[in-house]
Order: sequence, then C-alpha cells, then structure tokens
Amino acid sequence: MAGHTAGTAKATAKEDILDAAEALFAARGFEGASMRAIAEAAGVAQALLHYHYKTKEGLFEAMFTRRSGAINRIRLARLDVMLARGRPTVEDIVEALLRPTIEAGHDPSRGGSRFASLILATSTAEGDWQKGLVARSYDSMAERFIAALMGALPGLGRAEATWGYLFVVGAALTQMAPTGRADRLSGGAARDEDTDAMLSRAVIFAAAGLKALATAPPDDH
Amino acid sequence: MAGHTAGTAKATAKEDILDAAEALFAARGFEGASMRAIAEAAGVAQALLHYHYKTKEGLFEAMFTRRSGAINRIRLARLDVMLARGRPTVEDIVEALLRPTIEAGHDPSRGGSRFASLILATSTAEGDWQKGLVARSYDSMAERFIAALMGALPGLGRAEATWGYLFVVGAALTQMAPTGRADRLSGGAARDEDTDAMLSRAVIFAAAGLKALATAPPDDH
DNA sequence: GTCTATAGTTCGATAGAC
DNA sequence: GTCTATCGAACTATAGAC
Repeated sequence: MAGHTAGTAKATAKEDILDAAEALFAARGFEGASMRAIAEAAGVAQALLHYHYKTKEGLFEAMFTRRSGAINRIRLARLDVMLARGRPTVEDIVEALLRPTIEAGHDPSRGGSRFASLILATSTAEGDWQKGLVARSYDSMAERFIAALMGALPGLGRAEATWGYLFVVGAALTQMAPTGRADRLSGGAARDEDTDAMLSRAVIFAAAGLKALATAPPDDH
Repeated sequence: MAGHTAGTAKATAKEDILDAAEALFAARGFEGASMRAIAEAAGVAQALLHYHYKTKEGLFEAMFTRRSGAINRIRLARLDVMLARGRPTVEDIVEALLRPTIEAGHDPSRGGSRFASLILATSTAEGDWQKGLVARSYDSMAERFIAALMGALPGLGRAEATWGYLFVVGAALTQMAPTGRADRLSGGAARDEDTDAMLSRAVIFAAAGLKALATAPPDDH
C-alpha cells in the first residue's frame, strides 16, 4: 500500500495546484488567470507549476480533464444502471446528465466551484486546442446520452436529439454559475444559490422540450 | 444635416474600433484580447483607442452596450407590436426574444459575429463591473419578457417564469456561437452554421418547456 | 482626431541551488 | 520536489508632436 495510494489520497501539492487552477480559471478565464496568481493561491512557488505541468496550457488541460472525467464517470455509471434496469424515462436521463455537474460544483475540496462557466468558456473559445479538449472530454459521453434519449423517445430523430441534448446542457450550465440574475429578475422568488430548486425546474423544462421535439414536424421549409 | 448624421452613417474610425473590439473580445475574451490587437484589426494607432474610450474597460462597455442596445430595441419593438395586436402565443414571444440576437450575429458590418458567447462570458465573469454591465443592459428587457410569458401562460408563477426565461436564453445562446459540436455529435444531421434550423428547434423546445413549468406542481420538498 | 514613442507593469517560462 | 532569481516579451496607459 505504499507509494501511489488510490482513491482519497492526502492532498498533495500537485492536487493543490489543480484546485487553485480550477478556481482561478473559472473565475477569470484562461488568459485572465495568471500562473503567478494560481501559484500564490496554491501556496507554492510559480516554478513548481511549470515543473508539474510544463506550460499554462498543460495545467489547464490537466485541471479540465480531472474534473470533466470525474463528472462523466458518474453520469455514465448512472446511465448504465438505469439502462440495465429497463427503459428509463426522459426525466431520469436528464437528471443523470445534469445532477453530477452540480454535485461537482459542491465539491468539498473547494468552496463554490464554478466549473460550469469554465465549460461554457472553453467550448466557445477560438483556440483549436480548447475546442479539441472539449471534444475529447465530452463527445463520447454526449453520444451515449443522445442515444439514450432516442431510445426513450420514439420519433426523436438524430438531429432533434442532438439539438435537444445541446439545449438541455446549455440551459442548465448557464444557470449553475451564481450570477445573481435569478434573484434579481424574480424579485426574490427564485434564488441562484438554490441549485436543487433550479435543477428540478430544469428537469421539467428539459423533458417537456425533448418530448415536443420528438413529435414536432420535420419542418425545414 | 451637417455634423452628427443620424442612422446609417459612413463608417468612422470610432465605429471601426468598436467592430474590431467586438470581434476580438468575442473570440478571445476580455483579458485575451489586447488593445494592441484591437487597434491593429481596426487599422488605427493604439493611442486612438484610449483617446476615444479612455480605458480597456471603457472600450468593452461601449462595444457591449452598442450591440445589446440594438438587439433589445428590436426585441421590445416586436413584443410591443404583438401585445398591441392581442395575446401573443408563447412561441411568438420566444421567437421575438431569440431571433434578434441571431440576426445581430449576421450583421453585415462584420463576418461571423459571435456576440452570443460574449454575453455568456460577461454574465459569468467574476468582476462586479461586468455583472453590473449585464444587469444594466438586459434586466429591464428581461422583466418585460418574463411578464409577457406570465401573461401568455396562466399558472406560470414568478419563479417559474424567471427560471424558464433563463433556461430559454441559456439554451439558445450556447448554440449561437459556432462550436462545431452539433455537426460532430449528430453525424452531420444537425449543422452548427444553420442557425435558422437551430432556432426553429429552440422555439419548439422552449415553448414546450415553458408550458410544462406552468402546469408543474409547486414541489420544493 | 490621429500619430510615434515610451514609461511602468505584469506575464510565461527557465536556470540553477538545495 | 520545491525553491529564489531573473530573462525577454507583451501588456495598459500616457506624453507630446502634428
């Protein structure tokens, strides 16, 4: 049991750096978060970041894949359990898709993770390496959920399932980062911080939207 | 008619700077786009940016409010027309909310605007001035559309209407920037660049989701 | 209104001691 | 594996000529 302890290892400097990087990249973006600031937040020298991760891009990629991998493993495990038990409902599939990201945001290792906004920023970045990172991190998981949606909704075509998947993810991800907008626009009736209330609405909204896409006419002129 | 010509004025250096700033801020983010790069893209000296807009923040704010103001004027004009004619459908309201942003993205003044991703990045930025900018730019428009949704859907409460509005905007905005994901995930059945096809699906998806929120139980434990 | 030139700061990355 | 010290480049912003 010596050496690389599996599972819940004691926090190493290497992990501390990833935690600090995630918090700062999420808050300030790739260019806005400096290696200096990350090193200071992690409590280590700046040179140590380059020793472990070589470049700033390398650090970003390591931070991104650690979290996205953890989230996707939970997603797919839940999906596999549901598929093994029978035909899951659309609501079940959407819940399995969305809740793991919220739970990752409550990660006890750091307060107030905002990984959701990091995904959005990385998806729309101009750099090819960032789009490639998103593709490598999420595409295979996304394909399995799109297939599951088509299985749960006869009549849902490939294009509609893809758009539906992207709508669902976009609707929820944009609400996971606390922007304070829900509180303000609702006059206090909705609260940004109440991610459970948000998620229960998102599941209702998304499931109904997906069902409508399954029955809508193929249209296009 | 001399002096400040209203309407479609000939492109001035001041406007050229805003065009270049919008393209670069959208592509690289606030920190990632440098004043040097913006000046070069606009074909003017860097000092001219500071002469017209004082600071980088000032330039960003001028760029942001120009586009958001133009979009919101169209949105509210369409909403007013619909309300004057009678009780608009949910589909009509969603269409009036979403289409102006897509049309702004096709702005002939520049190729391939990606203002949608700029809104997302600005909404989730950590800086208070950016969140404040989003609030000043969008809150009053959003309140009017939320009220219109509640008018079109009896049974839709304030909290549900607010979450629903935010879901609709989040679902559509995340698909307006061409990420290439729809093409890849659908095997070519859906195409990122076909924003009209995306929007027609978004309207179906969003209207059904909003209707479901209007009839769902109040839940919360 | 637009330019050149530059001051002063911060950045990513590396060298080299321990 | 972790540190201090530093290099060279890029950054925002300003001064001052035209």
